[in-house]
Amino acid sequence: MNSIRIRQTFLNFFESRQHFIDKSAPMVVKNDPTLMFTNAGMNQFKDIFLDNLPAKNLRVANSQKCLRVSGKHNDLDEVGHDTYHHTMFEMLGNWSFGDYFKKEAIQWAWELLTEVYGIDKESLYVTVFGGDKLDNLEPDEEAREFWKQYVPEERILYGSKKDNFWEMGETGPCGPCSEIHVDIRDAEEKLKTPGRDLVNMDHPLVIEIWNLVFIQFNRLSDQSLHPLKAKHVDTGMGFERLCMVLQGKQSNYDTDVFQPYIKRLCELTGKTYGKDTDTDIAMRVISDHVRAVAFAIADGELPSNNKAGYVIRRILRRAVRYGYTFLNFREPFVFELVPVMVSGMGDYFPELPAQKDLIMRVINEEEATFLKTLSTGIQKFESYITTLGDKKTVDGKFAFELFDTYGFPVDLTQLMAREKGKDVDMKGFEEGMKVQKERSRAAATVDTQDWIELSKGSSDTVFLGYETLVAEVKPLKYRKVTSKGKTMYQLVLDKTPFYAESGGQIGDRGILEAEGIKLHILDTQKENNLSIHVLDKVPEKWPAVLTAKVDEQKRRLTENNHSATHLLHSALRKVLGDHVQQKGSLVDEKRLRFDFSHFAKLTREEIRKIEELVNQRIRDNIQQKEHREMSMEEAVEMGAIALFGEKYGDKVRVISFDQEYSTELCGGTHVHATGQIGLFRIVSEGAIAAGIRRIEAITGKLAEEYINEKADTLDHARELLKNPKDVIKGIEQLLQENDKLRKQIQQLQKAQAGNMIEDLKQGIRNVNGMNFLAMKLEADTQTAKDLAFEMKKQVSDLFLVLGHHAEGKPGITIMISENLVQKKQLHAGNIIRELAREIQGGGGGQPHFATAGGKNPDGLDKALARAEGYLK
RNA sequence: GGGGAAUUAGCUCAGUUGGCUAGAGCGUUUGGCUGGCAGCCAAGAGGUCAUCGGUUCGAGCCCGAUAUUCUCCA
Repeated sequence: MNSIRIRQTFLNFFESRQHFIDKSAPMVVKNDPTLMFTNAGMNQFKDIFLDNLPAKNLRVANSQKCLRVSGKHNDLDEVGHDTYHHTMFEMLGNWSFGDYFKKEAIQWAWELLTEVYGIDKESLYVTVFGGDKLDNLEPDEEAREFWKQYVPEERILYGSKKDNFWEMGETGPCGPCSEIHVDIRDAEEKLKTPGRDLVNMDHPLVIEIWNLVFIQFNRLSDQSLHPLKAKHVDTGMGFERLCMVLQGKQSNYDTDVFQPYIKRLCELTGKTYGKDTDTDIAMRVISDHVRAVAFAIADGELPSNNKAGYVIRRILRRAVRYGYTFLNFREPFVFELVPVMVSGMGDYFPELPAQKDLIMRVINEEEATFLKTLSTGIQKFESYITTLGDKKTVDGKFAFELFDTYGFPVDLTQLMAREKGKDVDMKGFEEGMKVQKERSRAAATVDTQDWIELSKGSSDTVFLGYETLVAEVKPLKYRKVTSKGKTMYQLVLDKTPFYAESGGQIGDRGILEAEGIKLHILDTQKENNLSIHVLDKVPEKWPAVLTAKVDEQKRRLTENNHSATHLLHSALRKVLGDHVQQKGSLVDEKRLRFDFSHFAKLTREEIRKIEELVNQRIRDNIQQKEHREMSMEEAVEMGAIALFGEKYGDKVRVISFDQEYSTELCGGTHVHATGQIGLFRIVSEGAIAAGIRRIEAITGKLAEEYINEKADTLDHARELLKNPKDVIKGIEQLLQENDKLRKQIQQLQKAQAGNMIEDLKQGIRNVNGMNFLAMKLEADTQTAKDLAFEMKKQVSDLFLVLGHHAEGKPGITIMISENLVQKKQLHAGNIIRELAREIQGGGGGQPHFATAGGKNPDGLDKALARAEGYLK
């Protein structure tokens, strides 16, 4: 069975059991401070488990793209070395939200695996939770009883809390789980060691393929467990592993999911897979990593230097590094695997074919940058090695510096050191790493306390802010959050006029008022789907009802910019073409920022055209049309464009300004008619990554001020030039003239210096075979320097001491011909230190030339007189 | 969010305890030589040493702030 059919079979099976087949949520998570990437199929249903939102469907199944790069399940450093761990993988899952529970979950799992997929029953083992004293939990006999209907008892094992009690995080929903393991060793091996002894022992061929989680508790921050009202089922089956089992392979990488990448890599390198351990590992690493990186980019997460973008960068770099070291790649190559991926997964994940070019460009450029980083690192390393001499050990501190500052992987440092017959002090390296980690951790600790409930009600806060900015609201719950000594409070209301930051539009500010109480809302944010109002303090006693008032001015200015963003988006598509896709957006009261895919710098004409188009629409004063509860199908029919990497519900909101011109899916707030925006002006355009450009623009009064300022500058310039017809030409003439004059001055100065040189020459006396001159003149240091160098050219055996002063500041310059320096063991720097005392200053220089400055011009004569003393 | 670093000619980079008239290679312009392929020789142009402030007689170099970029950790 090929992988495409395996996936489809899973979905069909649950669809026929009344499950709603959901799409995969984006792999990159937004609006959740605890999570950067979807790391399990359940992530997108978190709010349902937390009871923040009601479930729309009680039964759901899907295949979810996931990314795991750290934590107990996975460590990036391990991927590729074994044959069954991945960064990016698909998780097949079925869910019950307060609907069916253990009985059906177990029955169906068994049925699907054995009857539909036809896995040999004899090779399956199941585990159930064996209880835990600390948490005062009994073994999960309930699950065991159900399993006994299908599986002989000797293949049902009790598991520890570590393996068989699932928790979402430090706090939150949790419960016992039941895993299905499969033993795919050959018959001979099975005879030698029974499979049951190898379950959960990290054996590569006795592996967990499906985890059925029975969520029935909520854990509070004091570690206590409380039963949930509604019990849920959450299951996850690793797609790649399932393919391995069904295709009779012993490595995930031997399935049709990964083989095409490996084949392509063999083509690119001329190497063969399966002959050399290092080559094999490298090929596995690269095949795995390209999938993670490509999906992230498709979801709009570009490689960058922090947060999620940094994780992506690291994954890609790891792939490049393995290719560099073990496959001898010196040019970008990972991007070449993207077409392989598109043809393998493009049908189920349409974001891949739609953005193939962009994904390839971004990866290619990122690879090129890293290869450059590697080459500067190698340079640093080489020059360090030459300072080592006979020492056998590369300093751990240096290895860490190379890694920390220049991004040079430490294992590469080790490799290169070995080639030079040296080793790396890894202890020192680890030490540096430890210090760095501790520092970061200390800076990032956040203490989040439990919610304190004020009154009952759904946390699915009703948003009133489309219609009103003032409302009577009920506080539902709040909690204290401390980070870096700063304490903030997060508050949830039953309904609110405050817009919570999302879709690029920043959160509202404002106040909450009641009898004798005035609270400042500093920001409004979204955590998953929860609207959180951020306060700096809370009252001792909460009133049942408060008046919420949004800061109107800030909101209106923000709306200007948000609506302008929509107009800009369509203008870009009109002027540049339909390949323009939104890749990011930020809207606040001051400006708007819009990132989009496009492959060339915008010309001045294009920018003007875009501005004109937007301003035209503003003058048309188009009424805003809002469709609040539209189905996705209707919205698409209207011409609305859905963004990749965004998660939409089944009902969407559509905002249009002239349906033909601008129609977008959007939850943000907007002007009623475009005329309100007043004026639109692009202030900057540039690249932020390969194939992605960023425009920043301003609107309304700020745009007006911006233009006025420019006009004023021009007027001013015009006035300064005495109002010429053509200002540019006037300036050009001025510059030309300036250039000409400067050259003339240079020539004059040269001539003058020539004269002065003649004068100076007149004063030369021959003392002890030296052409000695000590003279005072009115000149600055620079002129004196010039004279000194000129004299050196013209006069041999020179010993020149110039005392000079300009604007009250005295200085001394000494020039001695090289041959005198040699012959008489003179040192201008040392001499000048002595002489400078006379003018209350200091100085120094090389043996043949030195300068000094000072404070007392009256001392110059004395200094010059003393100079003669050095003529021995 | 917290550390480390970088910013010098169009490009890639040197620049040693503060004492340079700030250099190199590539590129570029001009001239000469040369039958070729990134040819050779010579001369020249090209710098606000990121920005602002400070220390100092003197700052590309030391200190502080800002900006941008790189990098590691979370």
